[in-house]
Amino acid sequence: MNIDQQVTYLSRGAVQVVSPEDLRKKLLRAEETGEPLRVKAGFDPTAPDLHLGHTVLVQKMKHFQDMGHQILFLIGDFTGRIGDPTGKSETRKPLSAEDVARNAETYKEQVFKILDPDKTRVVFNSSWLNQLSSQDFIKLAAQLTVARMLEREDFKQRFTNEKPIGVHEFLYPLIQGYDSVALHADIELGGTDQLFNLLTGRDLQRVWGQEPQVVITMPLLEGLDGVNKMSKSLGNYIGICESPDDVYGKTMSMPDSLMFRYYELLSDFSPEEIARLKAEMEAGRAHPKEIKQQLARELTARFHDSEAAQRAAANFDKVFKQHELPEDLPEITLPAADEAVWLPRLLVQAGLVKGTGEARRMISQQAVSVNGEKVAEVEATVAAAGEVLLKVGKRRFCRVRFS
RNA sequence: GGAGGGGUUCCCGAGCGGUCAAAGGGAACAGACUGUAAAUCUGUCGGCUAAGCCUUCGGAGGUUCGAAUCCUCCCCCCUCCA
Repeated sequence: MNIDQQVTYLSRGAVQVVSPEDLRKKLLRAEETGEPLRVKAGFDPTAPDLHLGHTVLVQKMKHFQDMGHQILFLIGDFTGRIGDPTGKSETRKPLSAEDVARNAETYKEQVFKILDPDKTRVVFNSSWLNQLSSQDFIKLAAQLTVARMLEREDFKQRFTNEKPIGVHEFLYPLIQGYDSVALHADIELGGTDQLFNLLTGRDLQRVWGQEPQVVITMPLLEGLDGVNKMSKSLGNYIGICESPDDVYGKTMSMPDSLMFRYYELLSDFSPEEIARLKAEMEAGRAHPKEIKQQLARELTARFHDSEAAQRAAANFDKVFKQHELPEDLPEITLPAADEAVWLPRLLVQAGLVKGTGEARRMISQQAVSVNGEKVAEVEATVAAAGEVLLKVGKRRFCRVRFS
């Protein structure tokens, strides 16, 4: 690839590149000197479960890696203990040192599903931040004014909404910026919500007499609700470690309006191919469901394999199209008894509902079936012997064995 | 340090002595319709074998036959002044 192609390739999908000229210059220099660029991306060790939202960024890291550059996978173990306000309307709880260590391990495991472990350097920011003295911190804090801090969208919003902002949270962008100084980063990648922090890195690098890093922001992936960004706490995510059935099923449950977004940000389809799919659908030549199935298969195959994706697809059709039972439905064993069990109690024991109150509700809403028979009576009981197949709603199943 | 505003069930937000398990909206869940989509309509949405009982309205006490609502102290958030 020539330089222009490289710039295009590496900027593809990005929201902002600050600045393309700098990127070009750096790439040129790397080529001339044979010295790979140092590409930094930071991760909070708070959420050890990576989801599709994270993979948008990780894929971009992979692009750089494939071009021979040095990936610095930074785990913010120091900052994780401060609590990162980014994208949150509330202050996060700080983590203990043990939490951080454990989460970091899980992180590595997952991210290496995509990145090449041999070409990735994992760094912890505590290793240099713990060396700083209080004076160093004050010097750091002196580099930015409060007015500038409040330019950050998240802070501004909380400020206007009378939500708390801890003074320590102001340190976060500074620290993240300082990480870039410590690592001599050439490039830093992050989500669009990170823009402020990433730019702070440029400012600080200048202060420390370094060439400012190029900042590349990637779009935030919307969660399955299509409204909020994908996040574990909102429950609108697809985790990369989830079972094939879940990845497939969750993908199928997203609104149609969202699927092309996922195609753009996650699939290997080229922009032209995606445009073609979209046109086909709008012209009525392709059924939206098929297009979504294709996406679901691709995503499932990415984190498992194509065989698993095939199975998940078959299973999905079986359960939701033919209304049959899934292949691997959960089972529990309970002690047999002479007396029949009150159905709501049994549903609770099977873990299908939270309490007998919910069970009653489900029954009166015609949502419960026992061995395929709808139950209408809240007082219903089930003989505590043999096997019983319970179903609540469309997708909650359990086989209960009494012994 | 001074003055003021505020903390309500998952979230937002009404309530301001009994009729409050607490309006309304959102989220969620179930049913109908479907493509497990969206939209729409209906219902549910603290716990409990329930026409009843129990536990909730920042925390602890108090007034009252009766408190989310009144009083006292405490904790937390925000604004303005210093």
